[in-house]
Amino acid sequence: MSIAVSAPVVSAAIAAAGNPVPPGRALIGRIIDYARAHALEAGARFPAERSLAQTLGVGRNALREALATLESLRVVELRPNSGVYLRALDTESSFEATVLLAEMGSAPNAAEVRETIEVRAALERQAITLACARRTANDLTRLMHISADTAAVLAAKGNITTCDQAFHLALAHASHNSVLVRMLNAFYCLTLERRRVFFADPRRGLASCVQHDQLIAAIEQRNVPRAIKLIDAHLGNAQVYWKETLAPSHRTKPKRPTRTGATRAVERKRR
Amino acid sequence: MSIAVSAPVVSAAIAAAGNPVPPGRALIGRIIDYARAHALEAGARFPAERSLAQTLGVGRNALREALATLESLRVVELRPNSGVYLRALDTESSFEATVLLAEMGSAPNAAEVRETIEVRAALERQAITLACARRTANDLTRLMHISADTAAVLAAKGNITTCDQAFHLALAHASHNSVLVRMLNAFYCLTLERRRVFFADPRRGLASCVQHDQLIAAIEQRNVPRAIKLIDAHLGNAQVYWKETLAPSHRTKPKRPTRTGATRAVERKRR
DNA sequence: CTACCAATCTGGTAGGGCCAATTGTAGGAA
DNA sequence: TTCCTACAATTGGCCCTACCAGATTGGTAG
Repeated sequence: MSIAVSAPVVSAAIAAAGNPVPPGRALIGRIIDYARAHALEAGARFPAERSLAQTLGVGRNALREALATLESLRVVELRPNSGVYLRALDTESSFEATVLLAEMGSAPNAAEVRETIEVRAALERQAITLACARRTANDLTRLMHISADTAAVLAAKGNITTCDQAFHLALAHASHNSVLVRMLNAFYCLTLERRRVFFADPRRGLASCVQHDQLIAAIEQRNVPRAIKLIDAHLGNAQVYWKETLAPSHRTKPKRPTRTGATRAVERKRR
Repeated sequence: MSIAVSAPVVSAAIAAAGNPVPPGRALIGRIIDYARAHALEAGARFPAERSLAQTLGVGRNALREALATLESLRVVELRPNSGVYLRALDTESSFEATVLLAEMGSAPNAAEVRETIEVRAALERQAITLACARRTANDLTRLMHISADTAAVLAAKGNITTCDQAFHLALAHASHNSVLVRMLNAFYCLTLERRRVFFADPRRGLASCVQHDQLIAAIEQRNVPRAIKLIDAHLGNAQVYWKETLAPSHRTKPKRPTRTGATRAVERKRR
């Protein structure tokens, strides 16, 4: 998630996309756009709040709320009596910043999808390993219950995106590690739309559901090697899908026709 | 990191601890304190902004900035024309929220330290695995350079906390996965103080430095099994240390008696 | 050249006011 | 009575002004 992604500018993506983006979020996108348009590099300073607010056509108050958000996500740094400075997005900014920008309609990028899945795989492996050791009877019951719900949704020809999320979150719960739960939850927030597209095909939903049951069995038996093998295979589905979807052509985008307008790639050098 | 942790209230901890907490951060702590003092549960609604601002003795403006931060960290949910609602911190809030509360002086909790290290270990394993495959000559050079700096600091009887962080971040860099870099960076932000305490003993710093060199060698040889073995041992140091440091004095709290809300649809009515 | 001071710029914050959306309720119509 | 409509209150979203404190800067006096 570099700031130099060649997708349409964020605010334009917001306007084009049908997704309802809260107005507060929109301002954040416009601030990012500003940084991109002015080719701000890491460590560069934004204009003073008063003038930036005027430039963006918003009040200083709304601007400061957006900046407070960006600061908590380590996208910018607020120095009292000095100014607001851009951070190095690809190294300093929080993972939540990725979630945020993704929510705002920035197009999925092949490299980002790959990186996301790589990290998610590491966390899921850890989760299932711990779950094999620590799972309780309650954890198993919950997992089986969710699996039954998933099957019901599939039978009704529904989209199992939320069921899938519930299953994986319950799996994370079974690890009895709340940090892990929260980090994986962030991934599900980030990939919500991607997964919805993925599960649009009911065959993938069915395959996923079958694998979930296998995962439950492995956790029940506390069979760590098998569980890891299964989770790798499970995540491999998505990996293969996105590799095929994103790699061959830049113009194929699952959700909506992408606007391949003239987008100059703003150079961003490493410091 | 439950909101019901029995540590002193956050704002009191801020005042007691010498750490300079920005005033904006302090307000966030007081909001958390308010939720704790009023025993707000997940889904509960805060008072209206105007009255909450008056209660906390701050302007509505400052309050909204703090709320914007808490919302971006998924600690609260802002519903337009309705109110501010507390989220389930254990499951919904972002990992950055942990960082934030830790920065504000909430005492390190044995369970949290264990959970943190478990997740960090998973990420570091993934990082070093990818680094073995993708590391460039430049990556190696950077790692060796940092190691040399570390040795120099050790020779000068300094604290190698920042060197250690630089090393692990460079290692994450060598994985060529920016998501991984950012997530690990968040961990270093969270554990900065802990690591400083850990490295107060130069013997631990020396041992760490030696292990770093071994890690570099394994990455250079692209020897994944050895690298993983080394990184596990490396992180095991900290794990053992904190287990011994925190376990004896701390009383353990029941892990999670509450049921999860992952499966059932969240329905929050107003008032 | 230095030391000092004042003007200026910065973010931090308080407070008032207006708007739109939502909600609760009272009143009127069937 | 029941239903529905219209009004009023509440709430967050946002703008604006004003003031404060720290930092910077530039000029001036020594």
